[in-house]
Amino acid sequence: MRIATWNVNSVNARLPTVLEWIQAANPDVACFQEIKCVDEKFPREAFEDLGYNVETHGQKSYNGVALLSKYPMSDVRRGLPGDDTDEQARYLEALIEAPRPIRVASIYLPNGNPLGTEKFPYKLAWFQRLQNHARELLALEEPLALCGDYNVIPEAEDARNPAAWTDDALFQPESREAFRALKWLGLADSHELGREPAGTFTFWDYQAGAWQRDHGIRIDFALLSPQAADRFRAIETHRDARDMEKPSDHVPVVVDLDLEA
DNA sequence: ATGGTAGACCTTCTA
Repeated sequence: MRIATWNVNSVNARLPTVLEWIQAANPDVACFQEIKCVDEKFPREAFEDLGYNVETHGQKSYNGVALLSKYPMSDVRRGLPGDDTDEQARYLEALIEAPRPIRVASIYLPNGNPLGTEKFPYKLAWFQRLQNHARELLALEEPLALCGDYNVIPEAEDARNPAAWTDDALFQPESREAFRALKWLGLADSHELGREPAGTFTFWDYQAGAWQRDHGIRIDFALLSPQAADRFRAIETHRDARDMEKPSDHVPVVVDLDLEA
């Protein structure tokens, strides 16, 4: 079972690149973030032609998440529970009906910048809701993968230049604490399971030559329940995707699980 | 050096 997560930064602006990548990587499940379109404008047929079932939770212009799966999906949940007034499309979850099923979520956590605005408390409140929901999912004691762009730099080694992020919402103590609290519910970070080296980044800003200077950060994660972590086989961070034609500012993270074991 | 780039889309907001 190969599960990929990728913030594509507009699926329509980048469709040829996304299609080229997904055919080469051939994941069974793909979690996309920042599709930046409503459900009706998601290029569903292009992925169906490659053998994927498609679920989307989109919105106009901003945010939006999708799940692609070669297996049927059920139990689809659109939106994170806990606040009926939240209109931002950042959470999509489904049960992947493989021979050994696994529940997978595509997550786009709020960025939270700039500090001093309502955006940062929104981020922290969203994180708390995610923690509450993750607690309920973990109680099911089944294979589970919470994948996506968490918009958090957990540790200094997850940034090439940590000092540059001191005043950024992604590196605030409150953001990092919320990420740790989520993990400490009993989730394993695939990056740690795979012993990827420090400097394995997933995002480089388009500005100021960040990619050319390798001024990256690691903010995209695949967090696994114990029942999934037991079956972890490998992780691959697709750094090369940052050099593709019209690249996203994020690169895909791909996790292989041996669900037959 | 408070810049720089990218996407949606109407003019500025988000990242």
